[in-house]
Amino acid sequence: MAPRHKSLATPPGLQKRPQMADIARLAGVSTATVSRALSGSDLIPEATRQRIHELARSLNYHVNVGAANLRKQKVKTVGVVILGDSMQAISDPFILHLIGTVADALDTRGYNVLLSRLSGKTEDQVLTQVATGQVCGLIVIGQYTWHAQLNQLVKQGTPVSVWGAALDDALYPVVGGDNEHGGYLATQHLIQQGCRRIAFLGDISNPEAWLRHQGYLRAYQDLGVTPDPAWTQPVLFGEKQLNQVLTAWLDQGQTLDGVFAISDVSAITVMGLLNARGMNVPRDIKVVGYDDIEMASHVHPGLTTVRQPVELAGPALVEHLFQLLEGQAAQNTLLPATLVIRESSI
Amino acid sequence: MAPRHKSLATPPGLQKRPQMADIARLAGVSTATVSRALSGSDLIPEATRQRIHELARSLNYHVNVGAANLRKQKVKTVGVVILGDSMQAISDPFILHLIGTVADALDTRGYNVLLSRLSGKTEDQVLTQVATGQVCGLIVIGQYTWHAQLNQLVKQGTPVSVWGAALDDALYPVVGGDNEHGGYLATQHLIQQGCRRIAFLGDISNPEAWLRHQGYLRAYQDLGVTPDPAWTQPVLFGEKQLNQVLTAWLDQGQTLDGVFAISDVSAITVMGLLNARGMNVPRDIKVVGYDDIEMASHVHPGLTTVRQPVELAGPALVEHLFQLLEGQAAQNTLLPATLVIRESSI
DNA sequence: TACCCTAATGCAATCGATTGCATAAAGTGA
DNA sequence: TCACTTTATGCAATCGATTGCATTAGGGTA
Repeated sequence: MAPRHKSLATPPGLQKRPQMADIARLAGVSTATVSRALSGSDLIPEATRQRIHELARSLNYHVNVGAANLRKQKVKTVGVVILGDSMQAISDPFILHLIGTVADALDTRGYNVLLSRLSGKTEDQVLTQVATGQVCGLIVIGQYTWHAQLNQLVKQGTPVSVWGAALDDALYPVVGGDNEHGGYLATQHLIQQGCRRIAFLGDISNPEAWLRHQGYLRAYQDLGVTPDPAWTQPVLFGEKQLNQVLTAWLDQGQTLDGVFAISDVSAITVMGLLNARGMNVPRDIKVVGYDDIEMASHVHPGLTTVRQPVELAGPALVEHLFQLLEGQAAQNTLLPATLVIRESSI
Repeated sequence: MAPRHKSLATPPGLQKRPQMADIARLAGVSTATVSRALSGSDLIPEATRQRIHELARSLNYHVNVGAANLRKQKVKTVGVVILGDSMQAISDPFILHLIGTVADALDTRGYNVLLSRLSGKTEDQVLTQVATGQVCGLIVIGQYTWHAQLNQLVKQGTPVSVWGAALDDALYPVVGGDNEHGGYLATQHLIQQGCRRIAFLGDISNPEAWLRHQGYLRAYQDLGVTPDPAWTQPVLFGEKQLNQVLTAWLDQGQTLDGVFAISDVSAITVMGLLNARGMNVPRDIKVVGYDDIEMASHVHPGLTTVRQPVELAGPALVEHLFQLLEGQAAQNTLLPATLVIRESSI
């Protein structure tokens, strides 16, 4: 369209909004002055600044962020991307809590959050967000199997901050719990409670799960025993089919006295299942989860779990990203894992 | 800054990206042609279009969305705002699932999601997002006590689509469950199971909760009995203090035989609490929740609950918003509530 | 060969701000 | 009163695209 003359009719559904030029005209100054006044420049005397601010307020004027960004060559929006295919991933309370802390931390700094779920898409699609100048950087929740793509992104110059496990060749800074230690704590605790046949429920192709599994192995090592590899079942975080997997498995006659689940959601599911099969937790079998979501303390029996200080995660992820944006290198942040003992394991 | 001459040094931390002009130069055409080629205009012959596309791809070029938006006077980004003060609200799996379906629905239409939590902010701050041209409309999750402000937004011309309860004087279209019917179903079921002293746990200043309470009252009405108002306790959705509230209450000697909780999270919490006090659910007291989150079927005993078809919510909310954007009026959508009977109430 | 039509492409204005430099007005000191 | 600051403000270029209109080249017809 690009009307040569001011269009008079407002296009249907589009609300015409005042522009800086309008404010300028009404205030009897130039847009330069308005722009400076609104951005609080001290080139503009206090009185004028006041007057312009009030005028803007009364007309409900707000600078067009898009136009300003274009001119200033910067965006105050961060892309938050959630990896993982299943709907499940996004419905795990822990992940959601995490996103909440990230959103809050960004908000505090005056940045917006552009949310992306990544279901069937390829990495291109996320990259595009940065490439198209919509966001100034990415915070990625759950590296999963995307390690290579994330490194690729970094090579292309994208600031990326990720939640997950610190891999040796990662080019991006990561914030994550001390998964190895957490896995160790959980398993050691079960062993101390007398368990010897402890199942590990988690997909160890996921780096975080793999580390927890390492901790699991180390605890067994302390005991001088090698756990049966069959006790390690590749259930995904919050997998829907956990139910079937576990049922089939138990039906095969696995006799276990302990379960270390990859997440509280899984653990709670497992407890429900065991209960339904007439097994008593913790008497017949003890269960430990991971994350310490709020519900862990609400279920019955209370779930023993490894707590991750999620409230520190958001600020740390954001801090890393800002370091990258300022051209500095960012270190990894390892958040401590602590064991929270409740009734499900004692 | 505004360099009169092309800046040569890349500012620290900023990645210089190719522009349309670069593509144009390399392709030996004007930016007009490139623009048209990339947008798939049929003014450009197939061969040229191909060539330009490939060139763009090889240089990893992507149009700057901000600049394009400015020129085209439109944004393909929707603000999704989550009302409610507490961290709790955002950690309720139901709400998160809901957001997931909204994000997916928007994604399908090629729209981005700008996420906002609204903690201590005033309505101004949300309005600003629209006013600053960052988003073309708002999807609001949880109207809570914001009804007036939402109406205000609409009056100012903002397209708003909300999840919640349909209030008579709402100027915005709402998608929501049939809360009155849901409350009725839950209560009626408890009554059929022999309960007579049923607690309603929920803050009835929230419109959705209020409607469920109306259903609760109606079920009692069918019975010809008026429930003791003291049985209605104003716990918020997922309130942390639910624990204390309920404990204090029970300590006062309330003798109940049923509980209808405002959410599954609350219900599960309640069950844990009752169990901890040595009461058996459902033998001593029956519990019904609301939402049918995934975990409701995983806990033990399985939680009887009122299911809301959340998977329909996202598409409906988005559909409404698009109708508004096209200048049409949008109707309310009432999603059916169905009772899912599990062990906690039988 | 002259004329018209169509297909391909370019020119330049435009979106709504920001900001370097220029300029005008007011203030200062000798 | 004049030269020199200092303070307030405006001009116009710029950010990176899009698009109405103009223009050019090639094809067809008489």
